[in-house]
Amino acid sequence: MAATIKDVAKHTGLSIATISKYINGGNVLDKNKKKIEDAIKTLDFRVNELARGLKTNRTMTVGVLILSLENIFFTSIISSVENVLLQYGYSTIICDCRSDLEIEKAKLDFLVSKKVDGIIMVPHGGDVVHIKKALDKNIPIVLIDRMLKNIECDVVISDNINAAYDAVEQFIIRGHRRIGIIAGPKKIYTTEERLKGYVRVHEDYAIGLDGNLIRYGNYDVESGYRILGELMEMDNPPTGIFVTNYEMTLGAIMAVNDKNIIIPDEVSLIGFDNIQMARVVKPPLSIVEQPVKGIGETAANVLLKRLSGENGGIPSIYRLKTEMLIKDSVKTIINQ
Amino acid sequence: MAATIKDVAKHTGLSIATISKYINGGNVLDKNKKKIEDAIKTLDFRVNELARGLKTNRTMTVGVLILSLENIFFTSIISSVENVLLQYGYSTIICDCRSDLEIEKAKLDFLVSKKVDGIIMVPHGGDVVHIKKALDKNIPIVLIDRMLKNIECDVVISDNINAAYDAVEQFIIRGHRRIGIIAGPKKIYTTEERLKGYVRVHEDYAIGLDGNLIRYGNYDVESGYRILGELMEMDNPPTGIFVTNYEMTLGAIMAVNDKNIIIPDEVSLIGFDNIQMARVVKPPLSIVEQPVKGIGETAANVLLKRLSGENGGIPSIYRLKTEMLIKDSVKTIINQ
DNA sequence: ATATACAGGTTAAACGTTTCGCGATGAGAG
DNA sequence: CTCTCATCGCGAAACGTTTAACCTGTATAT
Repeated sequence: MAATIKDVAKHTGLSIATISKYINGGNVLDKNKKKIEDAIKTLDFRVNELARGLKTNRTMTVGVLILSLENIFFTSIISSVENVLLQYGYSTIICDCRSDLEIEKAKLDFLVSKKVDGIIMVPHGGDVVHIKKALDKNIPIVLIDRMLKNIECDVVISDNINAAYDAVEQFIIRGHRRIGIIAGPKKIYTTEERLKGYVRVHEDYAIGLDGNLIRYGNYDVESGYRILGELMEMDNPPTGIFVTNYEMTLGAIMAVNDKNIIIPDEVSLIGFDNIQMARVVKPPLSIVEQPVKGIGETAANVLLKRLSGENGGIPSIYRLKTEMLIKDSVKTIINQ
Repeated sequence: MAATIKDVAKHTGLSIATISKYINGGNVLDKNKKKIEDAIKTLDFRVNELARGLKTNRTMTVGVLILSLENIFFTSIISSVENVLLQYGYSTIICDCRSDLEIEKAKLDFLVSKKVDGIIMVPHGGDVVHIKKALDKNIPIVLIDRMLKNIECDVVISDNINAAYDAVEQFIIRGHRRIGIIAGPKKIYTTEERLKGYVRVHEDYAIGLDGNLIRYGNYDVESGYRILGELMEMDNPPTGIFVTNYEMTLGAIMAVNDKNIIIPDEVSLIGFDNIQMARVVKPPLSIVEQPVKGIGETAANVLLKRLSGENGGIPSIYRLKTEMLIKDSVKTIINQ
């Protein structure tokens, strides 16, 4: 059906080797160049990437594997990854693993079987053998958002510890002493880091921890909704609540609306990610904003470096700073 | 490096043809089956999809091409597309064309060069020759969200006309007579359809049209923000405003917040898409909700049908109904 | 006993490239 | 006029599969 290099050869009277040479930028006489270009145009010839990949073992394609396509935090990162890679001639294959480790394994397998040259992924965590396997096949991998133990590869993350530290500190310097945190699921890297920041700032300001103020959610809307309710129904509820990801922040605000809680009079709130949402709610929400563009670009550049052969030994860790946007959702408490 | 079918053959003492037969589900003696399975496991053999695709001309992969990955409307559709395709053994390659026709052409080319078996795409519109070219290569294409003229392929869309009709009708039956519409860019399919609904319901209720109430935005946050301001600063502003996509709805709400406009007392509002956002703002926003799951599933199934050879002639159009969610953002006007 | 059918296996060609090594041509140097 | 060398083109093998055609041996029907 489609024209092949052979057809071009026949059409020009040259050999396929010469055509191939031309395609790949080799030296060809000007008059032959013309001929070939003409033939390619009239035959509408396109290199068969399958055949080429089979020969060269390179596909100029990188795989991107994320937890969910319906999460704007991840899709924004992808967008900036693509932006960078495109400039270097790389294309991307994006996969969604629905926050499911088994699907993650399958999709990683898929990417490997598609012979991608490299992979950028948000690991679910919990298991790393499938990732190690891919690394063993000499496919460079860059992890984003979450770090994993027992594995040697580049990683690009937000400085989650200080993100949480800064957020909670904002409460503290405004006089809050009982600060609730809606954390992520236990054992997840980002959960642990954000909690570490929460604990550390309490230590630094010599404020005792109250275990009841620390609640583990599931990084989804439902748990944000539920836990906000639970916190507010405590006998001694917090005066400020820090929600540690976007979905749970959505849920928390829905709960606030449904229960007619007045922000920031009845409780102060700091959320996570998505500046647009922060501007849409009333009063405008204070949030921790992760550097999505930066994460994406950094990850892409790190991968490009590996792909160009500069596999200079030890994998590196990039911890990008977050930004704290304080709006009207945090109240200053006069007397303690 | 990686094990090939040849290695498995050598390891088992069988011929590569037999191994291939086994892989593809042919008849093989039980004892040989065992041997092969063992060999595959110990050698960690995986089929080289590049080589297989080269031979078979099928990759069991479908391409998905959308306007933007940062648009949750599209990513939700993709998610349900994937859900269906995965069950039939198909994988997806997702591409983002940043609402740019040139990038769309390049990405479509990329998908074709990856030899995808089929394509699901949101066309930007304006040009169709690249799409026709892909169709000529016998790659079935399903269009979603937007229909195109002069092209013969299956299409899955929302019933935009009646979506707009229903939304505006809600205003009318509550006594509104001056209803503004923040439409999309001119010439875009969805813009025209939604405007058609707006016009039609005015006709049916015998309400004269005021051209000043019809404003063309750009389907982005900025234009939603700007146009809401413009409409409210008219000498004779509308009592209700219908915003015709998600991004512009976000912008409109930001404007409402910044200008301290009271909803629905000073103006009533109906937005578009994203039920979560609707629950997050106060008062809860009335919205037109598109059937994202339905669109995705339908598109996937239509494509699967084509892929299985049932190319039963004429392409079909699927117009899926939207849903109208009325909340407190629409006021009932007592006296006209 | 012979013909038939069929299961299970093999050989070899093909898919569309890239690439190595070699040959031809022609120009400049000696 | 010959030698050297660069330039350009070609033949052929290889990448890892699938698959048509063919072979062998055993079980079944006649």
